[in-house]
Amino acid sequence: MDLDDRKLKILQAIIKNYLETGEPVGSRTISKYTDLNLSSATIRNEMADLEELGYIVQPHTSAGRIPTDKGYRLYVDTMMQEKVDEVNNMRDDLLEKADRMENLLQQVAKMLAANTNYATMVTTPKYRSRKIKFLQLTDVDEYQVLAVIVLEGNIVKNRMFKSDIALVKEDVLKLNLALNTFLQGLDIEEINIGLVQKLKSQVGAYQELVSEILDAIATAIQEEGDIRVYTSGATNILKYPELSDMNKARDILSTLENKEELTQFVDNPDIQPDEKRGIQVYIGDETRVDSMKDCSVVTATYEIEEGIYGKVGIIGPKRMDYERVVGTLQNMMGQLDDIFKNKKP
Amino acid sequence: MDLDDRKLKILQAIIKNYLETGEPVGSRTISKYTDLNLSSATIRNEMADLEELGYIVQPHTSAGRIPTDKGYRLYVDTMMQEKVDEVNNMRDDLLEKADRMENLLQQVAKMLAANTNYATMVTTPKYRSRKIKFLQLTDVDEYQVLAVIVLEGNIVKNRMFKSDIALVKEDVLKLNLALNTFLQGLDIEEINIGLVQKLKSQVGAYQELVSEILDAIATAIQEEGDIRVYTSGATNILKYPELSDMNKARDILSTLENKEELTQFVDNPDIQPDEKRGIQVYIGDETRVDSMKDCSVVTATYEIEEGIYGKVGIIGPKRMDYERVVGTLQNMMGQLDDIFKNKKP
DNA sequence: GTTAGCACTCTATAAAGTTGAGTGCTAATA
DNA sequence: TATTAGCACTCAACTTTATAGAGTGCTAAC
Repeated sequence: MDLDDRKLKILQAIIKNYLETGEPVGSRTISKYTDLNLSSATIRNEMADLEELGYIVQPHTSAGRIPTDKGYRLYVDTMMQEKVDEVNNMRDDLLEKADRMENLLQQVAKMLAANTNYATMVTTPKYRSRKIKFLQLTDVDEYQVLAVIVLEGNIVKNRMFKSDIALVKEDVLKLNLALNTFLQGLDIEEINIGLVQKLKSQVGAYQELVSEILDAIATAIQEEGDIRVYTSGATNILKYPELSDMNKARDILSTLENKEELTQFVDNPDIQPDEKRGIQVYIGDETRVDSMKDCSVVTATYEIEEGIYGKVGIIGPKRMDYERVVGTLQNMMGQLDDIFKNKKP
Repeated sequence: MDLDDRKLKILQAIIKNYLETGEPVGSRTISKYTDLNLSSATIRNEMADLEELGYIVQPHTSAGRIPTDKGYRLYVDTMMQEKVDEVNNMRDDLLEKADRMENLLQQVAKMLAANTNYATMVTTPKYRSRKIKFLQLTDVDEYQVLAVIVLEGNIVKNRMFKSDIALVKEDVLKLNLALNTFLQGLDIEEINIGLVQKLKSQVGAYQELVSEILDAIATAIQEEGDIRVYTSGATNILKYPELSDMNKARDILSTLENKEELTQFVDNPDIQPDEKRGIQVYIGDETRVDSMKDCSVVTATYEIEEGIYGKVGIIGPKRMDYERVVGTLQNMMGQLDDIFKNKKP
């Protein structure tokens, strides 16, 4: 027995209906509300087949059918057509409100959550290089100095340091020069003890300060390597009865709050970016996150430049409206592309 | 009829018990588990009095009593003794993990949530002055320039700008000088159109760039004026059955996620900082936040320097363990004080 | 191959009954 | 006069039983 066209249509109808209602779908519903013109009895026969094939199950003997993960998967893979979202004003809103990367990403998460009624996540881009471009010391007052650290890719970090001894303007300049000569172009691994000793020997009384600065640089680079995750609309989860069970809800919301597990979706080894703007759908256990076994996650990839990319994800119930979600994500990715190309975030 | 010592003791026992169990407290429980040596009948009589006085109510005729807001208030005001928290290793953890203000505050929220099992919030400090201390332009490459803006109070902001015309090193230096001469010490309100025109007339071909920079400064200052709020442990709310009702929970969690309403607690006009390190307790409607009418919020004030302060808050059910919460907060405020005094965040 | 029809299953809901914690009141006691 | 034992009463929470209805699988007829 295989999946002929009629079976496919019936399966589609079942899933569509289930997505809308969240209730198991019975044969009579399908018979009545599709243009197949088949009686409920025929549908029942087909449904029995579909169940045998593993696309749908009954939660209990006298209930309608609900899709299995396999069923959802088929739906996502074969039936979902691109749906060009109504050209909404997302982009204008984005540009207006967001003025920097972090801000922008948070805004993206928020907007998607508001638009889809699901929970959303956005990860910061993942940089590969961790080289120091240059750094700049400025004396702020007699005992304080500001260090601005610029990394490859124009990532800027700043730290304030306190010196135990009064700072002389010329010394700060010298220090600045020395640090730059030593550190420019270096990767974090290249800053070894020998180098540090050599550098310290040149800075006279400021050894303490230099130590601190080097530490700060190390942590700054480290920090930048870490992927941060922004989430929004977590409470949307509670809108779906099948996820609002107190324990499930707590688990899902904790996962969203703690964020660590979400980085999971950034580098999924099973998957290589495909033609669909790198859109991926994880259903149930495919998420590999235990608390999300009753959820689906749709992720898309944005790229700010060659090789530097992050993920945007939508988290909802398995019966999420995949078509709309994918459409919205594709649209959003387009907007982000435009923004990053013009480089005026 | 007034509140004699015995009534007070009984009330205290009722509230204590209710805090632990979350269940209405009956006369027999009090009779048995206190050292008052009174029969349940006597307790019943006293309870009737306490109810008449408005300190406790029955959720229904044949149930035990639970404290009213008035009851909680009395408890908080009169019975709560300072409880020195066991000297835990909070501080060490804090210093180890946090290296900057934002980070530190987030860490504080997280730690408190983990320690108390309630939801927590921390607001960024509220600065009054918005003066420009200095700014510094650096050319990053031929078409990009980095502006570091330092505000009074050593708040540092940085922005990257793209110029349409190739940048000449000396021009950047001149621009830097010009901008500083014009802007140093100015408040945001003082940057008016006349000034901007005058400045532009001096910068030759870079008018476009200067416009952008001025805009960025304005938004940077603006942004710094905004209070941000970090929350943690929101899902702890779901641990308390009386708050886990789907609708209540959704409302509370949304409030915690959206954060706007939480700034409410920063400047409460009804209250002036008192001797208890500015610790305030809001019970039920006192929070002035609709979704929190079944919660209590305990806030404490931290001060990084004269007049610059923010709030730390614990959000839990009305039956929260006030003693412990206040103890923990006082401890945490002490740690923060130490950190800010040594100024090594 | 499709369909009408029927017996069967099982959840969800309602109705009725039971339990037990807790109260208020009264009369006895110290 | 303050305290207490005791008893009748109340009511939420739980258990049991009954009922309705949505949906199925199977069979025989079209």
